[in-house]
Amino acid sequence: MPRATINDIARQAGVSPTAVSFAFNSPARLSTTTVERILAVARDMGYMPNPLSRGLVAGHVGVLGLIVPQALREIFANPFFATLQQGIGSVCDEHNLGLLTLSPQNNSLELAIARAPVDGFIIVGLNEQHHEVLPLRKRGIPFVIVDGDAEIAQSVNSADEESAYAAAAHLLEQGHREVLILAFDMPHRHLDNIFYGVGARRTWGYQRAFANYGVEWRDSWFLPTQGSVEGGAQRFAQALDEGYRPTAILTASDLIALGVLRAARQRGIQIPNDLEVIGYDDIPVAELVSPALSTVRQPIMEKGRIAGELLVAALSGDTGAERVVLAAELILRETTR
Amino acid sequence: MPRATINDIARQAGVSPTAVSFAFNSPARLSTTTVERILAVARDMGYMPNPLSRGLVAGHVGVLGLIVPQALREIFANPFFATLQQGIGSVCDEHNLGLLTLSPQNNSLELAIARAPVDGFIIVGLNEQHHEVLPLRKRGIPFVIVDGDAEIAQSVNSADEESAYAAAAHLLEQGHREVLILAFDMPHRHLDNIFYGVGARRTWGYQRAFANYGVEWRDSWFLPTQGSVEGGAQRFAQALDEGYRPTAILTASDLIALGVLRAARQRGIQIPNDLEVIGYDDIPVAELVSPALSTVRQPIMEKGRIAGELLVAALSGDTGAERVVLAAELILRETTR
DNA sequence: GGCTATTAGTAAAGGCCTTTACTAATAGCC
DNA sequence: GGCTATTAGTAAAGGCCTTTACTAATAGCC
Repeated sequence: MPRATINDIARQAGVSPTAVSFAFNSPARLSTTTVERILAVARDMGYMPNPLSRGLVAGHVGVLGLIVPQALREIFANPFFATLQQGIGSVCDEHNLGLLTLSPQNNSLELAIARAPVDGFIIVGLNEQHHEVLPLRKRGIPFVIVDGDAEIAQSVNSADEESAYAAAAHLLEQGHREVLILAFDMPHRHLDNIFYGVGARRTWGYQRAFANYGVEWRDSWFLPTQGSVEGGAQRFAQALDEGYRPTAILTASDLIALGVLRAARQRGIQIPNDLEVIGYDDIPVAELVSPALSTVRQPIMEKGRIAGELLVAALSGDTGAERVVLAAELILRETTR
Repeated sequence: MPRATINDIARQAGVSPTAVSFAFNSPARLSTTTVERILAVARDMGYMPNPLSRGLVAGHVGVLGLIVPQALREIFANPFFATLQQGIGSVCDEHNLGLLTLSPQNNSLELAIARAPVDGFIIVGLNEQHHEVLPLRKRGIPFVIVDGDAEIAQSVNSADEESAYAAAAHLLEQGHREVLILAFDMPHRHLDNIFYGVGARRTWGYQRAFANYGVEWRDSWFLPTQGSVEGGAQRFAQALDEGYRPTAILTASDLIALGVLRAARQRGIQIPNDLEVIGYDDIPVAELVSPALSTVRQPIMEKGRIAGELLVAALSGDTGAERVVLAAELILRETTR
């Protein structure tokens, strides 16, 4: 049994399809009794106007797209995204929008973007020059970049270089010289230069700190790490097995740091006495675990909220191109001395 | 500048719109050189076929809808939903689908459902008889109910009554007689009878335990509570102010229980010595906090995964109507003696 | 009672794409 | 060299809805 269409309702109610459309969209154009008759028939048959057709003629569907170059499963496991979505969600709530979360499809983010029935995109972790993003620019579809580089497009970022500098400087200041860095693993390697965006800025910050304190920078102590508790635990354990003996660790995210804590506990490494650890993000659990995690706090929810607001403004024709940079601060808890 | 359509590309490439469509969807129908010429023009103009039109003729858009009767902001703040979405997300990843999360729009969930450009729904916390759900049944749009009652539709639930019984029985067994229950606050009050689904089943379980242990059931000790840390903290503090002196507490969710822990700490109440607390869900933080939370573990991720799989099966024509009930178990940690 | 204004509705075009049925041209074959 | 088979494309219909321009009937008015 195929779904009832506007024509079925029209026939059943003895009116034209136009009248059915009016009953839903401009009931004032019809007499009250006709509107009621039409709506009663519609209710009877469970009819609702097809959102796709409606969107096609209206030019919008009331959905924001959130594009992330990681699997949905990982996104929803990551408190960073949960908090970011809270921020975006608060804007959606206000404007009666839905939030469509999208991952690569058949390993192609471009495909996912092309197929998305949305009014605009919030894109996390890509630059405006990425080949997935270019078509949007050419096509004039509104989007906002979060945690990525942008010269032309709108973007929201944190002060990554400064905060990375602060974290590294703190450890070097304490006299640490064997500092291991568990960095992002750049899920998005298809560009010639994988060194962009958040990862690049943080690395510059670290390197600047090392230079300032006269400490040699060793690429071999900079280890790309999968961004999860499991990933952090494994990478740290592996590093130990390979002979690394760090006295301090900087991680690209709190999740990775939590993994380090777990692996350290298993190996009997005392934190912060044997090893100091600084995470990044300040996700809610960071202060709940024991020892409480020292970390760099970035205003994630704010990031999402601003990104949402910029996008909503763009959807209603605002063509400004803001590039917002939010402050981040070092929070010292119990994984540092 | 309006967006390029298939006709613009056709004109520019000197072919018919049909040819452009073929270039994207069935390139074998065209010569290689033509396909390349068309795709080059498309790339140049940032053209991608409009997902709405495509969806309209294809009959599907590759998006699952997740419907929750709470604000998006709250959903993304709630680890229960994060884990549920992880489960659903793993199915989406596998089948190249997006996940559209939807909240009431203008206070109407029905409106949100009507406007959603999706292929099917996962509906959390409503019954199949709710007026929001009825049109989907009549219209034949596939959906799966999670944490709600269903006789006809597909559904995924936990063994709520049994696990609530077990939690209450454990406390009563220990001799507690002043047991406060911080229950769901039923955001969805529009039905005559607000007593349905998860909340109702758990309450039956509690009541059965009270009856079995010969303890009087007092409605006044059953307090609807907003499902967040803040909500739990406030409700508990308010109860104390009103003169309640519970020796044990059962909560509808771990978030509420975490709120109780926080408020208890502020008031100098020792847990578990002065007060035993049992949460519900076993969200990841439950075992990280101190004291670690005793709770009822339900397989949330599994719930999401199964709901996703049932829906995907329904989308490909599987008309079975499974009603899955997952086991839940009492986990005793440090908030019970 | 004849004119204008309003009310209640319809017909047709258009939003953007895909698919089916067709045509024209070339290739293959003995 | 004339037939069939294949290749490369096009025209037109159709997916479901909304909006614009129109018509017909009624109401209002002096």
